[in-house]
Amino acid sequence: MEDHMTTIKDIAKAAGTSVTTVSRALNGHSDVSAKTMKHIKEIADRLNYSPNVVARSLVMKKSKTIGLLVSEISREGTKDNFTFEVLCGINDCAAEYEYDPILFNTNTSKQRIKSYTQLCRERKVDGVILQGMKKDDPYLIEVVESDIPCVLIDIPITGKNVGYVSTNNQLGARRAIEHLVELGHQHIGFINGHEQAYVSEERFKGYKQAIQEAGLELREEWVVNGQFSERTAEFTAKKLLATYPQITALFCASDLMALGAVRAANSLGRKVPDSLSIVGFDDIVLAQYASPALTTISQNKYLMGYQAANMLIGLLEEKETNKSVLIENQLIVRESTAENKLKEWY
Amino acid sequence: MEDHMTTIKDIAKAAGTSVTTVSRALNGHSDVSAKTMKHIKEIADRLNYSPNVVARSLVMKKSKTIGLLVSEISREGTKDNFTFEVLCGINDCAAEYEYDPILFNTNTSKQRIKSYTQLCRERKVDGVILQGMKKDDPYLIEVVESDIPCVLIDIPITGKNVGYVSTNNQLGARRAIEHLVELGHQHIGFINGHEQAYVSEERFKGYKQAIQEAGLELREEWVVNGQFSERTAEFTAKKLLATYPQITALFCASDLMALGAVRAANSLGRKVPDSLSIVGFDDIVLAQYASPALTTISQNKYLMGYQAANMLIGLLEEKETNKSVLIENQLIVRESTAENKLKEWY
DNA sequence: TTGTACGCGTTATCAC
DNA sequence: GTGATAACGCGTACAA
Repeated sequence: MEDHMTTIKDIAKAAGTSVTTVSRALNGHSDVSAKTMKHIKEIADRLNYSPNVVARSLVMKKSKTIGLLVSEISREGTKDNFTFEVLCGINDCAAEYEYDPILFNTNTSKQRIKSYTQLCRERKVDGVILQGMKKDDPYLIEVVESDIPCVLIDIPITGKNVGYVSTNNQLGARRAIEHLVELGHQHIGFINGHEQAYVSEERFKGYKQAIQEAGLELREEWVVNGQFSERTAEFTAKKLLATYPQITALFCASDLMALGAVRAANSLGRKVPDSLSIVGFDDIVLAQYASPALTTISQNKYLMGYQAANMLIGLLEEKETNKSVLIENQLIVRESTAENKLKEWY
Repeated sequence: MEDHMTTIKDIAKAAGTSVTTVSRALNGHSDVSAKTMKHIKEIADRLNYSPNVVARSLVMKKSKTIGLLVSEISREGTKDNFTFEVLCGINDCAAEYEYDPILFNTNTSKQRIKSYTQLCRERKVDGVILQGMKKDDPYLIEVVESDIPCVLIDIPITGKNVGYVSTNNQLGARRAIEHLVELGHQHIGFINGHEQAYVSEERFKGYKQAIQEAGLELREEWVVNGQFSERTAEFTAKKLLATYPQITALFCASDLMALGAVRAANSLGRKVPDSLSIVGFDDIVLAQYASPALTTISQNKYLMGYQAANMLIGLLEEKETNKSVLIENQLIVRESTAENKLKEWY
């Protein structure tokens, strides 16, 4: 393989035309005669030409790339494949429209001085998708104020060039609680995520509504945060269950936390689902393989990613685009919930 | 936010110098006086300057990006997080050296006409990491012959600009078999992947060696392919076990296939591990949550990715770099293997 | 130490 | 239809 990359200049020389004509021919412009077009394309083929997108980007100010600012693409995020599924959806959609996703490095300490807009502008990405950011992330305001088109996952902000994709978290939480209520549970605790997550807010709203609609008493002390972490949730759930043994069911704002809660229950001698029902959220792959398999609110993570990319590309190509998408999620009943057999105790 | 991106030209104007000086100052060249350097940097700061890496790439012919050609970044690959963990490792290492990974789309049909080299050259990535390719992929040879630096994961090819990272598959397989032999198993089947995988070759070698060293008979008909697929493995394992009921242990070339094998066993009324022992490979997250939790050969997937990126960057920056890295893997004993209680039957 | 001039590969504007 | 020419933003011989 020769060292020299063939350029349109080479083609022009070989074809005996100007570079302008070559450029137009290769881009399928109509103002070039059929036969020179054919001629040029043949030569380009023969010379194994491929365009230099870098040069093209420079002049076009479009790079056909989208930036990905996602949390948890690092050692820790490996356990729950939420991020990965979202990524797959993004990638598939981007592929359809011939965009290439580029992963931004945001996790190194020295890199941290670079602002979000700097990252995007340096790489000249056409737009960005953000996932896993906290509500109080200092970059968030920067995002919205900048003119870089972006789509947020699970943060409901819209603007001229800003949209978001999320699932119906409130309804999802309600469905979880309703399921437990139907099983006869009346003392339902809630292991939420943390204050900086929009989804936690929403899921709490859903929890609250469902509890009240069922005519149950809302007890704030039964709602605790597990930081979306398995360990923290285990610890927190243990404390909660020890303090309020009358709780017969737990709703957890993530499957990972539900897994932690199951362990907490086990360590307290309470078997799931016989003496404690647990509902998770997300439907990660683990949920169906865990034992007991988790009853959970399933989020279509792949679709979230796909829709996010789709919206972003819509924004970029100035299509009529909805700036907010809410995906329905779904109750999946597995083995971690069962009828409350303890209700007569109270 | 203003629409105009500030360029070195703007800085030059503001500083009353030439663009050359600005360029040199910002890049920390030594041939610029301390005070103009300081002056220019201040102005750059004030103007919120960030370099246009596209323009820089064009002239430097280096983009500080690495291409990722990985299989299974699509809907199907979501279940086993192997790819994701590798990705995390790559990303973390790339971040350290300030490279940005860019995901290449290789899965769409129309895109398929573009060759790998075309993809790489168009995007002007400095190098590529390939993962999940089959041995007979027509593009593989193309990559190796091209002058684009690349690192292969699990394909042992080296060259001037080509290296690879893998784990010690042969030894891993041996350890699996030795473990089973120690438990008293003498009839050990093997659900391998497929012919196009280098790792399958190696694992078969290891299987063969260990079987022979244990003084057992190597029966080729006990070795079948499960295509690395859970379903196929389930089907295949069922047939194998039905045909040769004397088999008391199964070694599977992936955890996903081991999961399939467990189901096959269940459907045949053989309980794991009591009446059938199963060893997997990979140690995916599912392995520890499945029931029974899988005994498996653990591969450090994160490290594979990290080392691959590290090697590639070494290649790019012309460091003295080892062109082949073999990572040790490890037997993890969980619940899917047990002492053979059936041995007296034969 | 600093500035001038040019090139990287491409597209776009305007003539012809 | 086609071809000069300028521009995109940056780095670097070379000259001063």
